[in-house]
Amino acid sequence: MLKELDPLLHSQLRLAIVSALMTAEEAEFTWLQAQTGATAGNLSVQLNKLKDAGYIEIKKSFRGNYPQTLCIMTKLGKEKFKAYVEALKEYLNYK
Amino acid sequence: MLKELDPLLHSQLRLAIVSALMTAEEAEFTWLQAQTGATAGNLSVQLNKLKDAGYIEIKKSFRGNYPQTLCIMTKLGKEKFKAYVEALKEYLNYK
DNA sequence: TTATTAGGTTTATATTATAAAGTAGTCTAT
DNA sequence: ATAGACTACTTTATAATATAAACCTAATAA
Repeated sequence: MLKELDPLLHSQLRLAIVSALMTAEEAEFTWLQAQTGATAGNLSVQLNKLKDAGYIEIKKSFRGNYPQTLCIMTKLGKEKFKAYVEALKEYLNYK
Repeated sequence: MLKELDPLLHSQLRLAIVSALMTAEEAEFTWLQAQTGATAGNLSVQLNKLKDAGYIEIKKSFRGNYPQTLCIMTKLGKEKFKAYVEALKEYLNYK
């Protein structure tokens, strides 16, 4: 039987977020929005889901006068992503 | 920006179905159920979605006295699966 | 002959994703 | 100094999707 695909990561937007964070290490809300093409609302919701699960950390501060939301992968998040990729390979006929 | 992930294929169960059919060429309902671990109801629904989209063909007949549902990938389905795999790779940090 | 099993489908419910609307504050031009 | 537009989000409502429960029809077993 095939491995389960972590439902938290098996979502186009959350996968795009995590994918971006895996290479960028750290990213702002607005940058993530531009990268993914998501609406702010959708992005906000999905970031919070990832945060609640402990996959990312969210740091809120100010850049100048404006609020700034920084997102960073946690150790757990990185592990989960790697496990997800491994599980996924089983589905893609990688011999 | 990342490619879109075909929502019809980006579902654990439908992906498992299509993945199995890509190698098996042809498979029975009951075999797919055993392979995927899905309930019959869920499998029935997802197979019909794939059929409605033209990704698979469903042939109904009888084996002995019992009904038999055979599933086969269509040309379109195979193409869509390959495109999905290509799109997905962008998300998985494959350099 | 009733009751259990095979092989499904249909319908209802729970979950998830997405969009619309709202919040709080800032900048800009008049 | 203030109306209007903009930044950077969050919350809430709605649409889409997945899953489970219930149902169906016929076959076989006790």
